[in-house]
Amino acid sequence: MPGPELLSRPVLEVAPALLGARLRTVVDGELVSVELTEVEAYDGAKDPGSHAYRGPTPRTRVMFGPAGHLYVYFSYGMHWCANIVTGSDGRASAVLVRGGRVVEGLEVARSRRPAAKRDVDLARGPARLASCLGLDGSFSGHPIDGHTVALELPEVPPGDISSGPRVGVSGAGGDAEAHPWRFWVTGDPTVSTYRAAVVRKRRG
DNA sequence: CCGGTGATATCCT
DNA sequence: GGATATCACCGGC
Repeated sequence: MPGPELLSRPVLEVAPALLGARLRTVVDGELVSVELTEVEAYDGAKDPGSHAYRGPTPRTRVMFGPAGHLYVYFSYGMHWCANIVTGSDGRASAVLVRGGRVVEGLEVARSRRPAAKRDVDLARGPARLASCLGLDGSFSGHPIDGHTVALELPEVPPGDISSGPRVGVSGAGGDAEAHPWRFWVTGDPTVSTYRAAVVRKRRG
């Protein structure tokens, strides 16, 4: 477990430091551990791409609290995605976990992700990763307690880290787009594939 | 490329 | 209260 000293650092320091870390859950008595290969930083204070940008709401309240908790949100009608709350209390920053490799509980992860054809696809993408770990909305606000939810830093951090713009974040103009806030392990097959934004038709 | 799907925030009476 | 726009996605074609 990282002490509070790491997660309380500014999110742009925390995010790349989480590459190679293991996020582990015990849900329904089943242990699954994922080694993180891709993350994105969100900084609520001045980040238009963050859910926390417009201030606390019932959904985003946890991000305004202390570091070391999960923020899990529901998206596109069917997916859960998990963030690790970071930064000093009140800062409302978080790291979205976007991709990883299942390193423990492979059979459980496979059973939770029957659509995955290959093991590298099990946790490649934020919703897939959350699904592997059995995370849903009931875990939003849950502390990283070292038991039900645990986070372990790598003994040897990954050597080659890439960075770039965040995926699919709209409305994040200006300063937010000027800095690469996405970090991944260079060349790793469990990093999600970038999809260019699709212009969606209006419903009618 | 496209559709499916539902919670949320923010507008409007 | 209702309507609407938005959404950090996945899977299948």
